[in-house]
Amino acid sequence: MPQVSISDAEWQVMNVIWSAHSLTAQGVISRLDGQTDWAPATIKTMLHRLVKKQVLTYEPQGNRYVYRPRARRADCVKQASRSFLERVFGGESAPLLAHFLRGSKLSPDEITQLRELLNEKENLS
Amino acid sequence: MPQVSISDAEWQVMNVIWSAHSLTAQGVISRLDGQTDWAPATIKTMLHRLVKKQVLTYEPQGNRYVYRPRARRADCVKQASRSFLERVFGGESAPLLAHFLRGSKLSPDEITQLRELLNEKENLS
DNA sequence: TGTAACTATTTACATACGTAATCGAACTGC
DNA sequence: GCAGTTCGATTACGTATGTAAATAGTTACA
Repeated sequence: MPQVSISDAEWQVMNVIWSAHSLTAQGVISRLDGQTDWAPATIKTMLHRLVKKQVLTYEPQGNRYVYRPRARRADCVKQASRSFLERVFGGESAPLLAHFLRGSKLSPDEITQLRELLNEKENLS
Repeated sequence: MPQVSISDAEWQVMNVIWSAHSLTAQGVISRLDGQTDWAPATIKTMLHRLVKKQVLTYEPQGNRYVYRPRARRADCVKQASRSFLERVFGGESAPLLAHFLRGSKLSPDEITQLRELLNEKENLS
């Protein structure tokens, strides 16, 4: 649903909110402390922009606001992924997969899982 | 080497130049015609910006300029991929791979290739 | 040889983004 | 009750980006 795109810095904010489900501005600020060196004001600006982009909602909770995701993470991931695939790999999945596979460190379990997915793909054709 | 980042629109320009090895402005414009509906002036602006970013060079060839990649495609792909992985998947390769695998259409050959890559990964651990 | 056509360079402008300070209202401790 | 702190809201500002027009230099044809 969200047709707007989430910027680089905004993703960092959204990532902490998605994993916490809901947070006050302070919550976001303290969780980002250490990961980034943004001033609190900077983070608040991004929260506002994310609300305007309808990626977040906020409700008053007592005397402050609680921010909550409005767009699902999976949807945003899907959109960003599609656009990345298109832009950098010309829409070709196989080279993208090969590229990331080569550059990845994978546990044996993960390898098994991926092999499993490949098998499913194969059986569908 | 290129520390600057290539924007969305600029990638489209670079993609045609990388695949042609070298092109005049006209060459780029005609190749993008159909793919985009940018005015020629728009494309020239992007060529200039890409030169300033040191992603392209240009040499006079007869009476016009020929643009040629200065940054290797593979390097730009690597950089963009790393930043995407970080931003959207928190640096975790496995979920990224799973995501794109699920959403991809792959030929039997491609599946074989990917399986091969998985095997190599496995043997390295 | 002048003018049309094309090329490259310069300039333009609105929106997005990164980064933040400031302002006004509310709360809190003295 | 007043001052300092804390919040959210408003404003700021430089660079990047998408999108392109204007201008200047050059070529080529009439």
